[in-house]
Amino acid sequence: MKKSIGVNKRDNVKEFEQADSTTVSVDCVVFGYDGYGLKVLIMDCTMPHFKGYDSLIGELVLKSETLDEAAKRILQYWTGLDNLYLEQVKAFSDPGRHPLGRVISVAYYSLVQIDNYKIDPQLKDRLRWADVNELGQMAFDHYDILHSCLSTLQKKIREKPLGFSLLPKKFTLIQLQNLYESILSIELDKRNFRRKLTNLGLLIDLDELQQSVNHRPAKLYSFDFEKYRKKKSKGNLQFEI
Amino acid sequence: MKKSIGVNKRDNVKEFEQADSTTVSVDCVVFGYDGYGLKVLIMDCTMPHFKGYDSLIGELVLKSETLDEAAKRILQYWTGLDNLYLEQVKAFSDPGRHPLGRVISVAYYSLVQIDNYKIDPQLKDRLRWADVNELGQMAFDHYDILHSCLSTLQKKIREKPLGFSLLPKKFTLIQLQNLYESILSIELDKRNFRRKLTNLGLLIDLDELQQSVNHRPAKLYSFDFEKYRKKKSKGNLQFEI
DNA sequence: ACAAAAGTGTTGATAATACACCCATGT
DNA sequence: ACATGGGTGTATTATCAACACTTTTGT
Repeated sequence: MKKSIGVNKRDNVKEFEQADSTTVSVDCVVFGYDGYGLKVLIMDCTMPHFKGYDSLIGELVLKSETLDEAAKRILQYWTGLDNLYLEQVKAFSDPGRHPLGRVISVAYYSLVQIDNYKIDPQLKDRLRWADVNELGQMAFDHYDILHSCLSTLQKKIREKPLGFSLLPKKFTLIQLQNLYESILSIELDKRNFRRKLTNLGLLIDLDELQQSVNHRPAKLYSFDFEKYRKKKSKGNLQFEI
Repeated sequence: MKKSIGVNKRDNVKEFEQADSTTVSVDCVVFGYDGYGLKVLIMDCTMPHFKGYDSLIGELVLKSETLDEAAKRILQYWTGLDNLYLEQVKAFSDPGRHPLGRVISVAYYSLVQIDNYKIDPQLKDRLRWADVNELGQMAFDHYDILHSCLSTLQKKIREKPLGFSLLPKKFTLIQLQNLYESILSIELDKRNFRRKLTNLGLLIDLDELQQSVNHRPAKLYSFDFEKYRKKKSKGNLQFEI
């Protein structure tokens, strides 16, 4: 049913004063990579309608903050982490998506170096890393949100050096290749992959080797974010995997 | 200053009941192409704070509709058109972006065949096609929204056959090339462009010629959207310009 | 010495680029 | 016949894809 007030009145002031108001939330898909597969930070939903369901981390947005600020606050609160890679994906707005009323949710995804982070012990009965593929039904429309963010990640990781935000600062080329293979669900040729990456000129050879592996240790590299920014701003760069 | 209610309470129900509420709007960047340059449908802002400024077309979102539905309603209302290409881009949420209070706006862009459409005479003192590059200061943060949508269009038009939604159903290859050149602000090689497009196998040669031009008439083509959908769903397609 | 994973070059196919002249129509 | 923009092919270069063996370490 349509309301007569606030709809296409062609007069912003009256429209505003009589407007429907809405609750807005941010939901964050926190991705991590543990060397075997892509993981998502999942919490146990406590809301009666979805008790026990898996949900994303999310909160309502304050009037005084931007959506980006809300996402940062939420991430900081639940993970204790700051300065994470963070990207807005899409707003989800089905009127029936939230059982308590109209809530529009803006989805973000974020990338965490999983090995550098321990879940707050106080939260460890509510938070866990779940494999992306293991998740089925979730609270609200969080399954859709998750998969929408996953598609965006799969697309963006080929155009921007996002993979390095999922790996430790020092990584091997094989770890990097495994990461791309598992996120993109494809197989890559080892030699071609290494050639492409080294030709970018953005990897720093640390002249260090992996420790305590029971096979030939691999060389460690790090990614030169500074050089990447410079090249990008000069425009002579197309990162593409 | 932070509120103590509704912030990271780890209890969704209480949080919801006491939540800040917000007004949500949709702003649409309606793109058109007139054979010379990329145009945007602009209206004269009537709100006192921005009287006379250029603004995008936008309205508040109803509680009973999705954002996509709101965008469709707004487009239908202001242009009379239906079934336009429509894509959500980003939510804009600076707390100070709207002078009357907190309004989060979700930006969409939309593509119109400009020659097939006449502005409603009743609205023609408020609506006009403006060249993208001619627009400077605009109402609200509409300049940012416009340029954000423009960047998205520039990116997406290389990956998806969006150009055909901006041209008449029957078009010449030169019109198509001009469109790409003016949207992307680059020059393309005529022969290479034509080869790439014809090799896609998605153009229908109509065996018709342009009428009443005072030079050699060009052949007319149309785009085979049906075949595109089929190829895409089978996965054997990469549209790339 | 054996297991396990790291590392390394070449070749052929495909796609991208650069480039200049003739053609059809209206005036 | 001339002005205007439409239409066409080839040669070169760069990029991508396929492929198998040797090396280093721990046990």
